[in-house]
Amino acid sequence: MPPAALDPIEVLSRGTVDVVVRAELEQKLAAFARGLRGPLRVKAGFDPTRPDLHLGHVVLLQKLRQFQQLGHTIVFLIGDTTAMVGDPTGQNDLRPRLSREEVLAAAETYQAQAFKVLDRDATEVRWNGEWLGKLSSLEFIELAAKTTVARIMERDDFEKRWSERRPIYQHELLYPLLQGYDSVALDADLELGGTDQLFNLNVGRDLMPRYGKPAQSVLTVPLLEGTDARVVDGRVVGKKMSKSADNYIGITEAPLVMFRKCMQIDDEVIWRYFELLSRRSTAELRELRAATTDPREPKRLFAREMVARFHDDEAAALAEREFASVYLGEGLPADIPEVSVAADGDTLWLPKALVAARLASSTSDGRRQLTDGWVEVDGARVTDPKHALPRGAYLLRVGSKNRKFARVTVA
RNA sequence: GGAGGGUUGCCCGAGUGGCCAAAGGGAGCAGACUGUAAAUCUGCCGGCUCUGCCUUCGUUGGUUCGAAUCCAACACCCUCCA
Repeated sequence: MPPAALDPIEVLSRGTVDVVVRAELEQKLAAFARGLRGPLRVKAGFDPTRPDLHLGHVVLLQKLRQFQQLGHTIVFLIGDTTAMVGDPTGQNDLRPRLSREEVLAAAETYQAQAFKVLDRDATEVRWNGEWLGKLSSLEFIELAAKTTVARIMERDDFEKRWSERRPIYQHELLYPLLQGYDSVALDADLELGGTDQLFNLNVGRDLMPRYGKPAQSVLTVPLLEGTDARVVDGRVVGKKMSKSADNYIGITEAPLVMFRKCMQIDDEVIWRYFELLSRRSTAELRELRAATTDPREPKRLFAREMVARFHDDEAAALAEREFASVYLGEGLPADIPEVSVAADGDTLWLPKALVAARLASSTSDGRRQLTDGWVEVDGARVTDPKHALPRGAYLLRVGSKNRKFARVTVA
Protein backbone atom coordinates (compact mmCIF):
# COMPACT_ATOMS: atom_id res chain seq x y z
CA MET A 1 0.00 0.00 0.00
CA PRO A 2 1.47 3.37 -0.87
CA PRO A 3 1.72 5.18 2.45
CA ALA A 4 0.98 8.53 0.92
CA ALA A 5 1.88 11.49 3.05
CA LEU A 6 -0.84 11.86 5.61
CA ASP A 7 -2.74 15.05 5.96
CA PRO A 8 -3.16 15.98 9.64
CA ILE A 9 -6.58 17.40 8.98
CA GLU A 10 -7.70 14.14 7.43
CA VAL A 11 -6.32 12.20 10.37
CA LEU A 12 -8.59 14.24 12.60
CA SER A 13 -11.58 13.80 10.33
CA ARG A 14 -11.70 10.33 8.90
CA GLY A 15 -12.87 7.64 11.28
CA THR A 16 -13.27 9.90 14.28
CA VAL A 17 -16.27 10.80 16.39
CA ASP A 18 -15.34 13.51 18.88
CA VAL A 19 -12.38 15.85 18.77
CA VAL A 20 -12.04 17.94 21.94
CA VAL A 21 -11.11 20.73 21.30
CA ARG A 22 -10.56 20.61 17.61
CA ALA A 23 -9.05 24.02 17.04
CA GLU A 24 -6.69 23.52 19.94
CA LEU A 25 -5.51 20.16 18.63
CA GLU A 26 -5.06 21.49 15.13
CA GLN A 27 -2.91 24.22 16.60
CA LYS A 28 -0.71 21.70 18.40
CA LEU A 29 -0.30 19.70 15.22
CA ALA A 30 0.46 22.77 13.16
CA ALA A 31 3.02 23.96 15.68
CA PHE A 32 4.80 20.63 15.44
CA ALA A 33 4.66 20.67 11.65
CA ARG A 34 6.31 24.10 11.66
CA GLY A 35 8.97 22.94 14.06
CA LEU A 36 7.73 25.15 16.87
CA ARG A 37 7.35 22.27 19.28
CA GLY A 38 8.30 18.65 19.68
CA PRO A 39 6.15 15.67 18.83
CA LEU A 40 2.88 15.21 20.66
CA ARG A 41 2.65 12.57 23.33
CA VAL A 42 -0.38 10.60 22.26
CA LYS A 43 -1.73 8.37 24.98
CA ALA A 44 -4.04 5.39 24.73
CA GLY A 45 -4.84 3.02 27.54
CA PHE A 46 -5.27 -0.71 27.19
CA ASP A 47 -6.97 -2.97 29.59
CA PRO A 48 -4.77 -6.05 29.74
CA THR A 49 -7.65 -8.48 30.01
CA ARG A 50 -8.59 -9.42 26.47
CA PRO A 51 -5.70 -10.72 24.51
CA ASP A 52 -7.41 -11.51 21.21
CA LEU A 53 -7.49 -8.44 19.08
CA HIS A 54 -9.95 -8.07 16.25
CA LEU A 55 -10.60 -5.43 13.62
CA GLY A 56 -12.61 -3.42 16.13
CA HIS A 57 -9.46 -2.86 18.15
CA VAL A 58 -7.55 -2.08 15.00
CA VAL A 59 -9.66 1.03 14.40
CA LEU A 60 -8.05 2.66 17.41
CA LEU A 61 -4.61 1.21 16.79
CA GLN A 62 -4.70 2.42 13.23
CA LYS A 63 -5.57 5.93 14.34
CA LEU A 64 -2.60 5.80 16.68
CA ARG A 65 -0.46 4.56 13.84
CA GLN A 66 -1.46 7.58 11.80
CA PHE A 67 -0.22 9.87 14.51
CA GLN A 68 3.04 7.96 14.46
CA GLN A 69 3.23 8.53 10.75
CA LEU A 70 2.81 12.21 11.41
CA GLY A 71 5.86 11.96 13.62
CA HIS A 72 4.31 11.86 17.08
CA THR A 73 5.02 9.58 19.99
CA ILE A 74 2.51 6.96 21.04
CA VAL A 75 2.34 6.15 24.70
CA PHE A 76 0.92 2.67 24.92
CA LEU A 77 -0.37 2.51 28.45
CA ILE A 78 -1.07 -0.84 30.00
CA GLY A 79 -3.60 -0.40 32.75
CA ASP A 80 -2.27 -3.07 35.02
CA THR A 81 -3.50 -1.28 38.11
CA THR A 82 -6.73 0.14 36.75
CA ALA A 83 -7.59 -3.31 35.42
CA MET A 84 -7.84 -4.41 38.99
CA VAL A 85 -10.32 -1.68 39.73
CA GLY A 86 -12.47 -2.27 36.69
CA ASP A 87 -14.05 0.41 34.57
CA PRO A 88 -17.68 0.71 35.48
CA THR A 89 -19.38 -0.46 32.33
CA GLY A 90 -22.91 0.03 33.51
CA GLN A 91 -23.14 -3.65 34.01
CA ASN A 92 -23.16 -4.60 37.62
CA ASP A 93 -20.92 -7.55 37.04
CA LEU A 94 -17.81 -7.31 39.08
CA ARG A 95 -14.88 -8.11 36.88
CA PRO A 96 -12.85 -10.97 38.16
CA ARG A 97 -9.62 -9.81 39.66
CA LEU A 98 -6.65 -10.90 37.66
CA SER A 99 -3.48 -12.22 39.13
CA ARG A 100 -0.21 -10.50 38.42
CA GLU A 101 0.83 -13.33 36.12
CA GLU A 102 -2.38 -13.19 34.16
CA VAL A 103 -2.01 -9.47 33.66
CA LEU A 104 1.55 -9.91 32.47
CA ALA A 105 0.64 -12.69 30.08
CA ALA A 106 -2.31 -10.78 28.69
CA ALA A 107 -0.23 -7.65 28.26
CA GLU A 108 2.39 -9.64 26.41
CA THR A 109 -0.09 -11.05 23.89
CA TYR A 110 -1.74 -7.69 23.59
CA GLN A 111 1.48 -6.01 22.62
CA ALA A 112 2.53 -8.74 20.25
CA GLN A 113 -0.71 -8.23 18.38
CA ALA A 114 -0.84 -4.45 18.66
CA PHE A 115 2.57 -4.09 17.10
CA LYS A 116 1.24 -5.62 13.95
CA VAL A 117 -0.30 -2.19 13.51
CA LEU A 118 1.87 0.14 15.55
CA ASP A 119 5.49 0.93 14.91
CA ARG A 120 7.30 -0.37 17.94
CA ASP A 121 10.13 2.09 17.63
CA ALA A 122 7.84 5.07 17.85
CA THR A 123 5.95 3.64 20.81
CA GLU A 124 6.58 4.14 24.48
CA VAL A 125 5.13 1.30 26.52
CA ARG A 126 4.22 2.18 30.10
CA TRP A 127 2.40 0.52 32.98
CA ASN A 128 0.27 2.65 35.24
CA GLY A 129 1.28 0.64 38.28
CA GLU A 130 4.48 2.67 37.95
CA TRP A 131 2.81 5.72 39.50
CA LEU A 132 -0.57 4.52 40.73
CA GLY A 133 1.17 1.91 42.84
CA LYS A 134 3.17 4.61 44.55
CA LEU A 135 0.35 7.03 45.22
CA SER A 136 0.08 7.63 48.97
CA SER A 137 -3.32 7.96 50.54
CA LEU A 138 -2.64 11.62 51.06
CA GLU A 139 -1.84 12.12 47.40
CA PHE A 140 -4.84 10.10 46.54
CA ILE A 141 -7.09 12.34 48.62
CA GLU A 142 -5.52 15.30 46.90
CA LEU A 143 -6.40 13.80 43.57
CA ALA A 144 -9.96 13.23 44.72
CA ALA A 145 -10.13 16.85 45.87
CA LYS A 146 -9.56 18.08 42.35
CA THR A 147 -12.94 17.08 41.02
CA THR A 148 -16.43 17.38 42.36
CA VAL A 149 -19.05 14.73 42.78
CA ALA A 150 -21.28 16.70 40.46
CA ARG A 151 -18.65 16.50 37.73
CA ILE A 152 -18.30 12.75 38.06
CA MET A 153 -22.03 12.26 38.25
CA GLU A 154 -22.37 13.82 34.82
CA ARG A 155 -21.44 10.50 33.41
CA ASP A 156 -24.58 9.09 31.82
CA ASP A 157 -24.17 5.71 33.36
CA PHE A 158 -23.86 7.10 36.89
CA GLU A 159 -26.65 9.57 36.42
CA LYS A 160 -28.94 6.82 35.25
CA ARG A 161 -28.11 4.49 38.05
CA TRP A 162 -28.46 7.25 40.62
CA SER A 163 -31.91 8.23 39.41
CA GLU A 164 -32.92 4.60 39.38
CA ARG A 165 -31.50 4.22 42.87
CA ARG A 166 -29.31 1.42 41.77
CA PRO A 167 -26.02 0.98 43.55
CA ILE A 168 -22.94 2.92 42.56
CA TYR A 169 -19.85 1.77 44.37
CA GLN A 170 -17.35 4.34 45.45
CA HIS A 171 -14.49 2.72 43.62
CA GLU A 172 -16.45 3.14 40.41
CA LEU A 173 -16.52 6.88 40.95
CA LEU A 174 -12.78 6.83 41.42
CA TYR A 175 -11.93 4.95 38.28
CA PRO A 176 -12.10 7.95 35.94
CA LEU A 177 -9.82 9.83 38.34
CA LEU A 178 -7.17 7.17 38.11
CA GLN A 179 -7.36 7.11 34.36
CA GLY A 180 -7.15 10.88 34.35
CA TYR A 181 -4.17 10.80 36.65
CA ASP A 182 -2.38 8.63 34.12
CA SER A 183 -2.51 11.55 31.73
CA VAL A 184 -1.02 13.80 34.39
CA ALA A 185 1.79 11.34 35.04
CA LEU A 186 2.50 10.93 31.35
CA ASP A 187 2.21 14.57 30.30
CA ALA A 188 -0.16 13.55 27.54
CA ASP A 189 -0.89 16.05 24.82
CA LEU A 190 -3.65 13.96 23.35
CA GLU A 191 -5.55 10.91 24.46
CA LEU A 192 -7.36 8.53 22.15
CA GLY A 193 -10.07 6.05 22.93
CA GLY A 194 -13.33 4.56 21.76
CA THR A 195 -16.47 6.70 21.92
CA ASP A 196 -17.46 4.93 25.11
CA GLN A 197 -14.38 6.46 26.73
CA LEU A 198 -15.25 10.07 26.06
CA PHE A 199 -16.16 10.83 29.63
CA ASN A 200 -13.04 9.30 31.12
CA LEU A 201 -10.81 11.05 28.60
CA ASN A 202 -12.38 14.36 29.45
CA VAL A 203 -11.78 13.81 33.14
CA GLY A 204 -8.10 13.57 32.31
CA ARG A 205 -8.38 16.78 30.36
CA ASP A 206 -10.00 18.55 33.32
CA LEU A 207 -7.54 17.19 35.82
CA MET A 208 -4.32 18.19 34.12
CA PRO A 209 -4.58 21.98 34.56
CA ARG A 210 -5.19 21.38 38.26
CA TYR A 211 -1.78 19.85 38.39
CA GLY A 212 -0.37 22.81 36.52
CA LYS A 213 -0.12 21.01 33.22
CA PRO A 214 -1.61 21.88 29.85
CA ALA A 215 -4.85 20.02 29.21
CA GLN A 216 -4.69 17.11 26.86
CA SER A 217 -6.82 17.09 23.76
CA VAL A 218 -9.21 14.24 23.31
CA LEU A 219 -10.11 12.25 20.24
CA THR A 220 -12.50 9.33 20.04
CA VAL A 221 -12.96 6.72 17.35
CA PRO A 222 -16.12 4.75 16.62
CA LEU A 223 -16.75 1.26 17.89
CA LEU A 224 -16.71 -0.82 14.74
CA GLU A 225 -19.93 -2.62 13.92
CA GLY A 226 -19.63 -6.39 13.65
CA THR A 227 -19.64 -8.49 10.51
CA ASP A 228 -23.38 -9.02 10.93
CA ALA A 229 -24.10 -5.30 10.56
CA ARG A 230 -26.46 -4.01 7.88
CA VAL A 231 -27.16 -0.70 6.29
CA VAL A 232 -30.61 0.69 6.99
CA ASP A 233 -31.63 4.02 5.48
CA GLY A 234 -28.05 4.78 4.64
CA ARG A 235 -26.77 4.13 8.15
CA VAL A 236 -24.72 1.23 9.40
CA VAL A 237 -26.74 -0.61 12.00
CA GLY A 238 -25.41 -3.39 14.16
CA LYS A 239 -23.89 -4.42 17.44
CA LYS A 240 -20.28 -3.56 17.96
CA MET A 241 -17.76 -6.15 16.96
CA SER A 242 -16.98 -8.59 19.73
CA LYS A 243 -15.90 -12.09 20.28
CA SER A 244 -18.90 -12.87 22.42
CA ALA A 245 -21.32 -11.79 19.68
CA ASP A 246 -19.28 -13.89 17.25
CA ASN A 247 -19.29 -11.11 14.69
CA TYR A 248 -15.57 -10.42 14.70
CA ILE A 249 -12.60 -10.84 12.44
CA GLY A 250 -9.60 -11.64 14.59
CA ILE A 251 -6.24 -10.41 13.43
CA THR A 252 -4.60 -13.73 14.19
CA GLU A 253 -7.13 -15.78 12.30
CA ALA A 254 -6.03 -18.00 9.44
CA PRO A 255 -5.81 -16.26 6.05
CA LEU A 256 -8.62 -18.27 4.50
CA VAL A 257 -10.93 -17.65 7.45
CA MET A 258 -10.15 -13.97 7.39
CA PHE A 259 -10.67 -13.73 3.66
CA ARG A 260 -13.98 -15.51 3.85
CA LYS A 261 -15.28 -13.41 6.71
CA CYS A 262 -14.45 -10.29 4.73
CA MET A 263 -16.34 -11.62 1.72
CA GLN A 264 -19.37 -12.15 3.94
CA ILE A 265 -19.62 -8.54 4.97
CA ASP A 266 -22.66 -6.71 3.66
CA ASP A 267 -22.15 -4.91 0.34
CA GLU A 268 -22.80 -1.51 1.86
CA VAL A 269 -21.15 -2.09 5.20
CA ILE A 270 -17.87 -2.86 3.48
CA TRP A 271 -17.42 0.86 2.86
CA ARG A 272 -17.57 1.48 6.57
CA TYR A 273 -14.79 -1.04 7.02
CA PHE A 274 -12.80 0.62 4.28
CA GLU A 275 -13.22 3.99 5.88
CA LEU A 276 -12.10 2.86 9.30
CA LEU A 277 -9.52 0.22 8.46
CA SER A 278 -8.10 0.64 5.01
CA ARG A 279 -4.83 2.36 4.35
CA ARG A 280 -6.21 3.60 1.09
CA SER A 281 -6.76 7.32 0.89
CA THR A 282 -10.18 8.81 1.10
CA ALA A 283 -9.88 10.01 -2.48
CA GLU A 284 -8.91 6.56 -3.65
CA LEU A 285 -11.87 5.04 -1.88
CA ARG A 286 -14.23 7.55 -3.39
CA GLU A 287 -12.98 6.65 -6.84
CA LEU A 288 -13.17 2.97 -6.11
CA ARG A 289 -16.73 3.28 -4.96
CA ALA A 290 -17.75 5.31 -7.97
CA ALA A 291 -16.08 2.84 -10.33
CA THR A 292 -17.55 -0.27 -8.72
CA THR A 293 -19.88 -2.27 -10.91
CA ASP A 294 -19.43 -5.69 -9.33
CA PRO A 295 -20.05 -5.38 -5.59
CA ARG A 296 -17.82 -8.37 -4.92
CA GLU A 297 -14.77 -6.55 -6.15
CA PRO A 298 -14.39 -4.07 -3.28
CA LYS A 299 -14.86 -6.91 -0.82
CA ARG A 300 -12.10 -8.88 -2.49
CA LEU A 301 -9.85 -5.84 -2.31
CA PHE A 302 -10.62 -5.34 1.34
CA ALA A 303 -10.11 -9.02 2.12
CA ARG A 304 -6.78 -8.98 0.32
CA GLU A 305 -5.68 -5.85 2.13
CA MET A 306 -6.48 -7.28 5.54
CA VAL A 307 -4.88 -10.67 4.97
CA ALA A 308 -1.81 -9.00 3.52
CA ARG A 309 -1.64 -6.72 6.49
CA PHE A 310 -1.97 -9.29 9.23
CA HIS A 311 -0.18 -12.07 7.41
CA ASP A 312 1.60 -11.09 4.19
CA ASP A 313 1.10 -10.54 0.48
CA GLU A 314 1.77 -14.14 -0.34
CA ALA A 315 -0.78 -15.37 2.17
CA ALA A 316 -3.28 -12.92 0.73
CA ALA A 317 -2.81 -14.19 -2.81
CA LEU A 318 -3.03 -17.76 -1.59
CA ALA A 319 -6.14 -17.08 0.47
CA GLU A 320 -7.84 -15.54 -2.51
CA ARG A 321 -7.05 -18.52 -4.71
CA GLU A 322 -8.03 -20.94 -2.00
CA PHE A 323 -11.28 -19.12 -1.41
CA ALA A 324 -12.18 -19.41 -5.08
CA SER A 325 -11.21 -23.04 -5.17
CA VAL A 326 -12.80 -24.19 -1.94
CA TYR A 327 -15.96 -22.13 -1.77
CA LEU A 328 -16.66 -21.36 -5.38
CA GLY A 329 -15.32 -24.57 -6.84
CA GLU A 330 -14.81 -28.09 -5.62
CA GLY A 331 -11.36 -27.73 -4.16
CA LEU A 332 -10.26 -28.71 -0.70
CA PRO A 333 -8.82 -26.28 1.78
CA ALA A 334 -5.11 -26.58 2.47
CA ASP A 335 -5.44 -27.49 6.09
CA ILE A 336 -8.24 -29.80 7.05
CA PRO A 337 -8.49 -30.71 10.71
CA GLU A 338 -7.70 -34.35 11.40
CA VAL A 339 -8.98 -36.52 14.20
CA SER A 340 -8.57 -40.12 15.11
CA VAL A 341 -11.33 -41.92 16.95
CA ALA A 342 -11.52 -45.37 18.38
CA ALA A 343 -14.05 -47.64 16.73
CA ASP A 344 -16.95 -48.81 18.78
CA GLY A 345 -16.61 -52.50 18.11
CA ASP A 346 -15.67 -52.77 14.47
CA THR A 347 -17.25 -49.59 13.25
CA LEU A 348 -18.01 -46.06 14.34
CA TRP A 349 -21.48 -44.61 14.12
CA LEU A 350 -21.29 -41.66 11.74
CA PRO A 351 -22.94 -39.10 14.06
CA LYS A 352 -20.28 -39.89 16.62
CA ALA A 353 -17.60 -39.32 14.02
CA LEU A 354 -19.18 -35.96 13.21
CA VAL A 355 -19.10 -35.00 16.87
CA ALA A 356 -15.49 -36.13 17.23
CA ALA A 357 -14.59 -34.01 14.20
CA ARG A 358 -16.48 -31.10 15.76
CA LEU A 359 -18.72 -30.88 12.73
CA ALA A 360 -21.77 -31.59 14.87
CA SER A 361 -22.54 -30.39 18.37
CA SER A 362 -24.19 -33.65 19.48
CA THR A 363 -25.09 -36.99 18.02
CA SER A 364 -28.65 -35.72 17.75
CA ASP A 365 -27.35 -32.84 15.72
CA GLY A 366 -25.25 -35.18 13.58
CA ARG A 367 -28.24 -37.41 13.00
CA ARG A 368 -30.25 -34.41 11.86
CA GLN A 369 -27.50 -33.33 9.51
CA LEU A 370 -27.64 -36.77 7.95
CA THR A 371 -31.39 -36.89 7.48
CA ASP A 372 -31.31 -33.34 6.17
CA GLY A 373 -28.75 -34.35 3.59
CA TRP A 374 -25.82 -32.18 4.67
CA VAL A 375 -23.22 -34.88 4.94
CA GLU A 376 -20.80 -36.34 2.44
CA VAL A 377 -18.30 -39.09 3.16
CA ASP A 378 -15.48 -39.26 0.62
CA GLY A 379 -17.57 -37.28 -1.80
CA ALA A 380 -20.68 -39.43 -1.55
CA ARG A 381 -23.80 -38.18 0.18
CA VAL A 382 -24.94 -40.21 3.14
CA THR A 383 -28.44 -39.76 4.50
CA ASP A 384 -28.89 -42.85 6.61
CA PRO A 385 -28.79 -41.82 10.29
CA LYS A 386 -27.63 -45.32 11.18
CA HIS A 387 -24.67 -45.27 8.87
CA ALA A 388 -21.51 -46.57 10.48
CA LEU A 389 -17.92 -46.30 9.31
CA PRO A 390 -15.67 -49.35 9.30
CA ARG A 391 -12.08 -48.83 10.39
CA GLY A 392 -10.24 -46.61 7.95
CA ALA A 393 -9.69 -42.99 6.97
CA TYR A 394 -12.42 -40.74 5.66
CA LEU A 395 -12.95 -37.26 4.41
CA LEU A 396 -16.11 -35.76 5.87
CA ARG A 397 -17.85 -32.74 4.48
CA VAL A 398 -20.85 -31.01 6.00
CA GLY A 399 -22.88 -28.52 4.00
CA SER A 400 -22.55 -28.02 0.29
CA LYS A 401 -22.34 -24.29 -0.03
CA ASN A 402 -20.95 -23.25 3.30
CA ARG A 403 -18.83 -26.31 3.72
CA LYS A 404 -16.80 -27.63 6.57
CA PHE A 405 -14.30 -30.44 6.31
CA ALA A 406 -12.57 -32.94 8.53
CA ARG A 407 -10.49 -36.02 8.07
CA VAL A 408 -11.44 -38.78 10.42
CA THR A 409 -9.57 -41.95 11.06
CA VAL A 410 -11.54 -44.73 12.67
CA ALA A 411 -9.03 -46.84 14.53
C1' G B 1 -44.50 -3.94 57.35
C1' G B 2 -49.36 -4.67 54.09
C1' A B 3 -51.83 -5.84 48.94
C1' G B 4 -51.20 -7.55 44.10
C1' G B 5 -48.39 -9.10 39.46
C1' G B 6 -44.39 -11.84 37.60
C1' U B 7 -40.12 -15.76 36.93
C1' U B 8 -41.05 -20.60 30.31
C1' G B 9 -35.94 -23.03 25.69
C1' C B 10 -30.04 -18.30 23.12
C1' C B 11 -33.66 -13.72 23.44
C1' C B 12 -38.85 -12.04 23.31
C1' G B 13 -43.27 -14.47 24.28
C1' A B 14 -47.97 -18.00 24.27
C1' G B 15 -49.55 -21.92 27.21
C1' U B 16 -53.53 -22.54 33.64
C1' G B 17 -54.25 -30.71 34.61
C1' G B 18 -53.28 -35.25 29.74
C1' C B 19 -53.25 -34.12 22.47
C1' C B 20 -46.41 -30.18 25.64
C1' A B 21 -39.86 -31.10 24.12
C1' A B 22 -43.88 -26.84 25.02
C1' A B 23 -47.61 -21.93 19.85
C1' G B 24 -45.62 -17.50 17.53
C1' G B 25 -41.57 -14.11 16.55
C1' G B 26 -36.34 -12.98 16.59
C1' A B 27 -31.41 -14.88 16.52
C1' G B 28 -28.68 -19.15 14.70
C1' C B 29 -27.66 -23.35 11.22
C1' A B 30 -28.41 -25.78 6.34
C1' G B 31 -30.68 -25.34 1.49
C1' A B 32 -33.14 -22.78 -3.02
C1' C B 33 -32.39 -18.11 -5.71
C1' U B 34 -27.65 -15.34 -6.14
C1' G B 35 -22.36 -13.00 -6.11
C1' U B 36 -20.93 -17.36 -0.18
C1' A B 37 -24.10 -9.49 0.30
C1' A B 38 -29.25 -8.11 1.17
C1' A B 39 -34.38 -9.40 0.50
C1' U B 40 -37.54 -13.63 -0.32
C1' C B 41 -38.79 -18.85 0.07
C1' U B 42 -37.93 -24.06 2.36
C1' G B 43 -36.11 -27.25 6.23
C1' C B 44 -33.78 -27.69 11.04
C1' C B 45 -33.14 -25.61 15.71
C1' G B 46 -32.69 -30.15 24.36
C1' G B 47 -30.14 -34.98 24.87
C1' C B 48 -29.83 -40.26 23.85
C1' U B 49 -27.60 -45.73 18.30
C1' C B 50 -34.17 -42.24 18.29
C1' U B 51 -41.11 -45.05 15.44
C1' G B 52 -38.95 -45.25 21.79
C1' C B 53 -36.52 -43.30 26.17
C1' C B 54 -34.36 -39.38 29.33
C1' U B 55 -33.90 -34.37 31.19
C1' U B 56 -36.11 -29.26 30.77
C1' C B 57 -40.88 -24.38 32.01
C1' G B 58 -37.08 -19.81 39.22
C1' U B 59 -35.85 -23.58 43.77
C1' U B 60 -37.61 -27.37 47.05
C1' G B 61 -41.47 -30.34 48.59
C1' G B 62 -46.69 -31.88 47.99
C1' U B 63 -51.68 -33.18 45.54
C1' U B 64 -52.86 -36.43 41.30
C1' C B 65 -53.11 -42.38 37.43
C1' G B 66 -50.88 -37.88 35.13
C1' A B 67 -48.22 -31.08 36.52
C1' A B 68 -45.07 -25.80 32.75
C1' U B 69 -50.16 -25.83 34.37
C1' C B 70 -53.10 -27.14 41.21
C1' C B 71 -51.12 -26.47 46.60
C1' A B 72 -47.06 -24.97 50.23
C1' A B 73 -42.51 -22.87 51.49
C1' C B 74 -38.29 -20.27 49.73
C1' A B 75 -35.45 -16.94 46.28
C1' C B 76 -35.36 -12.94 42.88
C1' C B 77 -37.96 -8.95 39.92
C1' C B 78 -42.09 -5.35 39.26
C1' U B 79 -46.49 -2.33 40.83
C1' C B 80 -49.56 -0.13 44.64
C1' C B 81 -50.32 1.11 50.02
C1' A B 82 -47.57 2.41 54.79
